[in-house]
Amino acid sequence: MAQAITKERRKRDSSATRAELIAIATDEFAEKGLAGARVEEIAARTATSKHMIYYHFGSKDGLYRAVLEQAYDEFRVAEGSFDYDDLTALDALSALVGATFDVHARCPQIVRIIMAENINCGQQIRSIDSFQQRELALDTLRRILDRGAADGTLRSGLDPLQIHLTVSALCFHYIANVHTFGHVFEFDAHSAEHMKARRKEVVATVISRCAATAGEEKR
Amino acid sequence: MAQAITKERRKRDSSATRAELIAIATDEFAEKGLAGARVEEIAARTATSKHMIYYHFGSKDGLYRAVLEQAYDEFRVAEGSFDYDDLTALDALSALVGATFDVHARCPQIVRIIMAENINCGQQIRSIDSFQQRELALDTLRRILDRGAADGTLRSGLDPLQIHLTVSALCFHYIANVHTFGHVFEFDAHSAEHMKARRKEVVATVISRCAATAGEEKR
DNA sequence: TGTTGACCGGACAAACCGGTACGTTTAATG
DNA sequence: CATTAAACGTACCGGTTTGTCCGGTCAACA
Repeated sequence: MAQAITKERRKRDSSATRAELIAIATDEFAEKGLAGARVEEIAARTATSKHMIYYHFGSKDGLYRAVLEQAYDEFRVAEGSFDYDDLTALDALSALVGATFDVHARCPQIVRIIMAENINCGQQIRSIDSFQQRELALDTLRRILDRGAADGTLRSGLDPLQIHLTVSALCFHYIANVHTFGHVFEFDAHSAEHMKARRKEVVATVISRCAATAGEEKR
Repeated sequence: MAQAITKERRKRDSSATRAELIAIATDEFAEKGLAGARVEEIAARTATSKHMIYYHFGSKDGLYRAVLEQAYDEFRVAEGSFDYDDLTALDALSALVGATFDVHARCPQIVRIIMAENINCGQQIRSIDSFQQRELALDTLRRILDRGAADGTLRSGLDPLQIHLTVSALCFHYIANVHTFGHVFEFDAHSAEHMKARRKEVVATVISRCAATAGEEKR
């Protein structure tokens, strides 16, 4: 009965242990993928032991799922915390795209983990159903596009899903592929100036696609 | 002196064996990543044995590097085999973007392998220096942009690198992330119709970004 | 046709790694 | 303080996986 309190007040804190494990594991999985990461290595980098991974998460896959879940949560809160209704459709769209870019830039490990998931054909993600936030993001975008189409500032007939894919692609790709790009073109894609330039370009690209043209055609 | 001929004419053909090994390994690495793929599994799927992997490539990493190298080569020939100088800048740009999309769509394993490389921070790619083709692709793009800027059909002041990144992002992302997207939005991203729709959208996006705005357009 | 050397395959070895058994510590509670 | 259950650590097991060994085969060429 005092159970709940008991659990909460522990000094020997399970949730702290879990959090540390997840944090380190996020790094490790992002760097090496699910198969490449080593349970022992993850444990060694924490203050606790390998056994705790099995105690708290049951298996390597369990830990990975926990990492995935938290990663998506972080994305969600970062993406969803903005009110676009106060702005004009054009400004809202710019803000949305910029914010999306920033989220990706801020959480490169998450981007990496999503990559890892795709290499593994999204096996693990199927057992998690906590990402209605994507649909939510799509709704946000749809509202902006509708608003812009109505007042003539944005092109009409745009497919929200396509635009979402475009935004996602532009933001994701730069963060995801810094290494190969950096090597091929020999520039430091991480640097603040390149980051800023890329962000600007991404926003400009989406705006170009969505903004109404002078001689707007209607079918 | 008859050495070259000898090597060529073998029935017991080493290059055929190598090719088969690389082909299967490409699949396997693309599906599971470097760490996730199993040497034994690769060997089992070929007509030859595991020993040949070590005979021809020295190690698992050696095989992976060979796969990477050939993957980039395939991209290069597929990308470079077109003459854009006969077309107007606008048409050339559309063709270039479309062709880039098609290359990615046709070789999803290569896309996957580049993903895998980025997860592993491009460790292996550093030991390969055979991709000036990217710079070549950049030159092709630069020429088109310059031409378009000169005759007023394309915006002036565009950065070829940024546009290249954009094209790459749009083409790469759709192919790379079919699994997570497919799951989140519940549609079959592989299907011909979705593929076609996406291709059209990608071309339209790049054109929107690069085309001269209504005021300056001629045609 | 016999020799040579590149090519091949299956069995084997050693390391590696996920997972577990079992014992210990900590903190809340009576 | 004794009890209890959660939290934790250590040592180890057993399957898996990379890489090797050794004997055999086939094609080219003299």
